[in-house]
Amino acid sequence: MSCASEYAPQLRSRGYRITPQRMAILHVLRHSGEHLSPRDVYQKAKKDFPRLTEPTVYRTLEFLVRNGLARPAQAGNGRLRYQLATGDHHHIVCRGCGDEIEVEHSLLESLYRKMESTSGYKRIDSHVTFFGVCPECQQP
Amino acid sequence: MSCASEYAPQLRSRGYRITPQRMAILHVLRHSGEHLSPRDVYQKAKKDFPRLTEPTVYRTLEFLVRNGLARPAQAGNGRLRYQLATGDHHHIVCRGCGDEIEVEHSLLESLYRKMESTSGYKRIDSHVTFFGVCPECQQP
DNA sequence: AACGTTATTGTAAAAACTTGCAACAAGGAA
DNA sequence: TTCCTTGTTGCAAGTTTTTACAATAACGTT
Ligand SMILES: [Mn+2]
Ligand SMILES: [Mn+2]
Ligand SMILES: [Zn+2]
Ligand SMILES: [Zn+2]
Repeated sequence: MSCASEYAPQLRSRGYRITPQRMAILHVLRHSGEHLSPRDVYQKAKKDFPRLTEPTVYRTLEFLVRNGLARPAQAGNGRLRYQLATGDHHHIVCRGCGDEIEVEHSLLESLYRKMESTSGYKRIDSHVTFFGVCPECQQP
Repeated sequence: MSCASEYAPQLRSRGYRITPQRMAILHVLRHSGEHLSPRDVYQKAKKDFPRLTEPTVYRTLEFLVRNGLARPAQAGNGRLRYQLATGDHHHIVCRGCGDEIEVEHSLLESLYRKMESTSGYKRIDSHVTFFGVCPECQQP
């Protein structure tokens, strides 16, 4: 299924417009692997749509996040990277070497429900980055 | 207890130097409330030590984090803010209005132990920001 | 197909953050 | 106190991210 046919209807039905910039960016997120920096997205999407500019990339990524199509993640250096919003999961980044692993969302499921009931906040669905020390960086 | 007498020995014993810049920044973190942006820290600490520069603030904040004296937190806008590393806790930020509440660390304690045993990573001690929708922003 | 509304984009400039490097100064040794 | 080593800083220039606003173009309507 193409990006356009999959994402266009849900955006249009909310009053948003389908632009080649948005389609190019969605296409990049869909066909590249994990977390991409805004700069990565810009450089890749520019190949499809050369007039694309960086402010549009930043705005579009935030737009996709607001609409549930993408998720931001904190990289080891504190900057944000983005990825399509499929399959809940989380990350642990090593404070020593920056190595990164995934954490199953099932491990956090009960925490989320507990936080929702104790805080009154709803729809907690973060894509969280934890920090720790990987096996290789642990001292003997 | 003053900032100097409390923090200086542990920094000096690791081979680091005590500078008026570092003391001014620690003093600001200690006597201001919650999360401060690098800019906030710069402006406040400058009053104590006018020759302070912004690169030094950024470098010092990261230095304090590396040495366990401060913690970074992701603000609602994706930027980092800093706070002294006392009392483990976490945050939930409202995606609607940006309102923010604290979460007791005890709610995450068992998750941390579970992540450490399943991943092999140790010393997971993040100061996490979750995102959700606060009671006021929930639609009827 | 032509029009009008208004969401979206590009441009230019600002603000936030990072980096390289020479000058400086903390603190141990003489 | 003076000297030396080297961790830290300021400076200047880069890179990344945000903002304001006028120009553009998506798309429903005629
Ligand atoms: Mn991820
Ligand atoms: Mn906090
Ligand atoms: Zn590691
Ligand atoms: Zn709210």
